[in-house]
Amino acid sequence: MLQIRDGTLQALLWKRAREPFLGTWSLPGGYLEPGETLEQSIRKHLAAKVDVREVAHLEQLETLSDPDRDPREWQIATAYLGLVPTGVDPELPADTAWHPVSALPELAFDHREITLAGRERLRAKLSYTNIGFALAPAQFTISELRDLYAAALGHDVSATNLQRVLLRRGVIEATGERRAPGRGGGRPAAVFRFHSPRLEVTDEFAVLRPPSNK
Amino acid sequence: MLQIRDGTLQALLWKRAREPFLGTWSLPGGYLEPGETLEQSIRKHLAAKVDVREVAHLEQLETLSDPDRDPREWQIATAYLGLVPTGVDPELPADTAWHPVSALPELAFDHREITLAGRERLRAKLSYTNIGFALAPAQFTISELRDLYAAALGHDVSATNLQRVLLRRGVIEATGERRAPGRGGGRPAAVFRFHSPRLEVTDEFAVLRPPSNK
DNA sequence: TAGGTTTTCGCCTCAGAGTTGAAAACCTCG
DNA sequence: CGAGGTTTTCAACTCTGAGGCGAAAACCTA
Repeated sequence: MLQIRDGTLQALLWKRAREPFLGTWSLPGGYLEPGETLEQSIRKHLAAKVDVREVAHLEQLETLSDPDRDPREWQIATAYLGLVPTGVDPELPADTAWHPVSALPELAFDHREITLAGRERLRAKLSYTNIGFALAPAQFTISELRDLYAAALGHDVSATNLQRVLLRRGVIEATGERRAPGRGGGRPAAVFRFHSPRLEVTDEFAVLRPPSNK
Repeated sequence: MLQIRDGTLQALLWKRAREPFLGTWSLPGGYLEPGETLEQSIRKHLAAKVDVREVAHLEQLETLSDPDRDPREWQIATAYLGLVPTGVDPELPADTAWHPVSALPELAFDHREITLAGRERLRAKLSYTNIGFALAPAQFTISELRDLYAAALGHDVSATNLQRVLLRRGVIEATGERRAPGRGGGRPAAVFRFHSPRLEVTDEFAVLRPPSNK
């Protein structure tokens, strides 16, 4: 479960209350029950931590089957990537907290690799899908969106370029409204929204590159 | 398991000898045993059909968990995509055969969707990885490679452009040899090989597009 | 009203994909 | 052995889209 908070990409972690790895941070999850879909199971276990309706996007990452991934017994796990839009701040139990992905604590099992794989998946999909809808609030200005992209990608992004690229692809659209400038003034920013609240793949690829050198 | 044979992308199918779906075509596979890796299991079950050493690339696709995917009982399956280079023609048991992906027979379970998902994964990765190494023989000319790409992508590919793109990215390299022209003549073609026999992601994206109109 | 701030927009540059045509290097047949 | 056919290769051009820059727009505060 990833979200951009305070301008950084953060992951929802849970402090284990059971062996193995008692007391170390880990990804939320649990066992699959017979007759259940993987996604149903994920949502169910997630519901114990956050309000699941806040989860704007959920997608399967990978199924891990290394016999040594659990020190005690042979176990299979399917990892999912979930995204929560910026701005929502769900109630959390005491054993659960957000941690910046760039400075993760020690994690149980292979959860560190899973988290980093999730970040990579997100970064890649920002380039050729509309997945940003799951990171952004319903309404936003280009500057706000630029900050979200920059936080997720890990490098600066040009607002000019971002706007042009996303508009041409029809990923975002202007609402027509403008937002009053904050204190200190400045031209009021146009308000945009994502065209679709579901994952769609753009026909054109096209990476959002980091700014050239210097 | 996909391979390009006779200029078309084909899938290895197995005629089921057990219920359910007795007698219909399906993807090769089998049950996972305790302590086993998913990939180990796949290779083991595949070995019953083909020589596994022929498989140049194997990657996980997706884990299916829909309770209705097996009409009898709740079952989880993890699908893999395997690639066999053009040219090798492994011995096959009588109940196993290659079928063009563009004209699949009726398939058991959700195997049709899995097969098409595999084709999509292959097509996407041809654009930003060196995955072609798993489709091509060790040595090849640009024209041969163009035909492979065209078969996998489903549209024509320009040999000129393909060569330039793959060379600049360092994905393929000239061996220095040339191949004698076939009957009917023509300039002898330069022989190339893939630089690495392992999957590598190119830093630059960049789609190989179908030729413009006409 | 002057000066500061943020957003927006037009224009330019640059790189890489796609196109085209001609030269190169072979064959075969009369 | 030369003419004509075939396939490959290469250089030059076009086109599209990403990235960069600076000026104008539209607000604020003092």
